[in-house]
Amino acid sequence: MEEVIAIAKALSDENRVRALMVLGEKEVCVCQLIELLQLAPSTVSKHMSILKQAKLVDGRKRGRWMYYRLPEKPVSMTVERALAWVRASASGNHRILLDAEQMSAILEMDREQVCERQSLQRKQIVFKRRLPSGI
Amino acid sequence: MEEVIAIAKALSDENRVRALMVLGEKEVCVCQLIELLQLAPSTVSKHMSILKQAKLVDGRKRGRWMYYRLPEKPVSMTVERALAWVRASASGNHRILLDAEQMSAILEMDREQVCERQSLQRKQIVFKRRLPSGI
DNA sequence: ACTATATTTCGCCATATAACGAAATGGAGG
DNA sequence: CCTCCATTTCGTTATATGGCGAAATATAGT
Repeated sequence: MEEVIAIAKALSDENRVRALMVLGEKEVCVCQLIELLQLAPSTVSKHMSILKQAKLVDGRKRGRWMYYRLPEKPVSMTVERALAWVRASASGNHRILLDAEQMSAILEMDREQVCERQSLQRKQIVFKRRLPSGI
Repeated sequence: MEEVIAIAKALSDENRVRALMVLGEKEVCVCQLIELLQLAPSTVSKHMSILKQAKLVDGRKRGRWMYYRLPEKPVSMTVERALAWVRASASGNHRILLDAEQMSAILEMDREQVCERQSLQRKQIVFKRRLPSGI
């Protein structure tokens, strides 16, 4: 039953459901999810950690990049059925459809571009942050 | 997607999953759930309200007693699949098996007995509460 | 070793949630 | 109407959770 609760909790957040749905048949890295969900890196990292803990996703590290995908082999029937439930129940949702398009576009971008944009955004934030006190 | 989130949240609490599982093919009233879960009436009431909001249970009032059961007609495929998921995933759990036995015993008891026991427990609490200040 | 970069961990904050007791509400019976 | 009883609502408290920024960690390149 702990498994049921853990999975249910993992699925109780919209951003996590969005992340899960966008994985579909793809392998996506954290920076791409950050781009899509428009959340802080730390937040996306934590969300994915929760999904991974619940065995709803697999993660693997390649160099600096962390990739997540749906599990290849079903860890358990509970997980398998939960994934089937989410997919069947959320797939027609407008937000999810939009996400799929956006993720396709993000995946078309060069990896370095995505990371560069995020890096620039961080620098802008730092810059904005220092501007008021600088003037 | 709001439906998915609401259902997932409803299923994120062990007591609510236990309540759901114990309904099975039965109709159970709040006082019997109170007996089983050993929670305050207000807490059980709120839990069942959450399950009802998520369309996972139906409620009907008979006199003073409030009964809950699983929905007869599936409200939606999402609900139906979620219920199937929980049932399939939690049915072998030790706690759930124990609950089933206990609920059978509770259902064997006369309705008045259950309510009376709970009434006595409340009075004992009140009595204990006044004792220290009375002495 | 140093620098740069992606990600994770940690700490903080605001909000949500489970539990309880008390009060309010609804229903039954006299 | 009144009394009794089951349940719900409300307010409080302790804990959990989502979001963020900063610091720490892991990886790559020079």
